Amino acid sequence: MRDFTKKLRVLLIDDNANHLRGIKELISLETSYNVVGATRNANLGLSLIKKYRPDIVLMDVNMPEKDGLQTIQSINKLGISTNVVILSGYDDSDLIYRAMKLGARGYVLKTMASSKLIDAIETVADGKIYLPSVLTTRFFEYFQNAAKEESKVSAGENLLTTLTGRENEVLDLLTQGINYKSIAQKLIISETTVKTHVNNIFQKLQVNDRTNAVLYALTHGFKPSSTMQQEMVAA
Amino acid sequence: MRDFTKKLRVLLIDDNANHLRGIKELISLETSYNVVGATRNANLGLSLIKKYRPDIVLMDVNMPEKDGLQTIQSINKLGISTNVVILSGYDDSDLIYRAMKLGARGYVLKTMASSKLIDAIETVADGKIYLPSVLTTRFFEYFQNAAKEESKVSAGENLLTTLTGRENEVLDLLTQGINYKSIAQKLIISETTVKTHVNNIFQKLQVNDRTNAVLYALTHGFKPSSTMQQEMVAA
DNA sequence: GTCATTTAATCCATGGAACGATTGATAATT
DNA sequence: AATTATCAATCGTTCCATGGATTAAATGAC
Repeated sequence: MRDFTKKLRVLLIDDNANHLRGIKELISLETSYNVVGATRNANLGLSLIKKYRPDIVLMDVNMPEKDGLQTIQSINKLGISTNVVILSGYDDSDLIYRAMKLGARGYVLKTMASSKLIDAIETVADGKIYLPSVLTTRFFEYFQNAAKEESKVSAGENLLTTLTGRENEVLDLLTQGINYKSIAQKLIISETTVKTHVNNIFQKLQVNDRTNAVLYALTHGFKPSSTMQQEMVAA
Repeated sequence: MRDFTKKLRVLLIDDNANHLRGIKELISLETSYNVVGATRNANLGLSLIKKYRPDIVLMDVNMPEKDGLQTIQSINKLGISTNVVILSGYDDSDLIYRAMKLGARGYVLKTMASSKLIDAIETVADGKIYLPSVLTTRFFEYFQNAAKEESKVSAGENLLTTLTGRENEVLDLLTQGINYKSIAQKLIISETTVKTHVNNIFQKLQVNDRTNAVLYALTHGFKPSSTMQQEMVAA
């Protein structure tokens, strides 16, 4: 939970000087915030973050040299608990998706009322995600579409369903990059038997070598048929 | 955009009889809605959906025989434009994530004020996503965590970066399940050269066969180095 | 009686290791 | 400017292990 006895340390990054000044003034009006830095340069912003460890970073995504998404990644690598809130001019679904995937905690459009920005800071400081309804919708446009594409591949005419239990076990080991001999040992059967199974797998998956069998399995949502337990790997 | 001259056709699925009745009464109060069906059985609900093509389906996730998530999948397979709004007793991040991934358009907790349910229906009918702030946060708990795990694998000590340009091209073809001879033809070099490259790739990725090289590539975010163009496959 | 599972034996193709060696581009040194 | 060193990319040959195709057959479960 947020500590209300301390001021929230906020840092601003926006390559547009006017915008930067505007936000700074807006936030300075709030007595509970403390703007620890404001810069037009992403790389400089990064060093400031390293130095001041702000609670919140308000950042434009659309910047020349270093782009906002890359900057989020760089911040992540610092391994500190700074929360990033993205400022953007556009409600582009792809951009929102990528920013959130990289760990942004909030997303605000520049066209929104300035009170929204305060809302965002409050919400994020409270450990929650701030994503206005419109942007949530945009996000899911992308997200659900990507998921649909994914399931298309693993659905339609899935040859994996034709495999027998044993063949599934063998395929599972194949997808771990194990050779005939070792598979035979693991399953405690002869190598020839393994070859027979593998050949049958090839037939059913309509491929003619192990690499393509593995590729087929991976791109069609192959899941080792539950009955098998993983064993620990000695380090 | 929603057509306000027509009543919204709503269908309810909830295995709890009391709850089902409650929701039905609540929604019947709204003059702009028309409850075309209400059932305690998911499979029956599915046939009703097929029959009546409702605009909105309000569905409990937590049901005995057929679980809510499976039901969403079944609805998707029907290929109709029905929007699913999930009703759930718990704000479990994993559950929210999976439901939304499967294409749910809204998610409401049973503990929420009943007005929220109306909000949800209105929002979803308007083509938007309805996900209350708390649930959005829960969703992203899961989503961002999964993304972080993903990037951990493709980040840390990535041996793929040590590959030369040519080796990248060869690896790209390897991950397509192509054999030495064909790779040689595609790159217009001799088969021995391909073998040399592949051997070097093995060395660098610390594996000793093609399957493991491919597996390494796929699990470490290998991307064919841009300079290569895909060619069409004849059908 | 069909189907999954198992084994065997044979045979050939492919994959992969282990040498060595040439060319050309680039960077570093003299 | 001439030199050396380095490295990517290329090709060749030999050799053996592994992979994979084919055919045939036995067992047990359902």
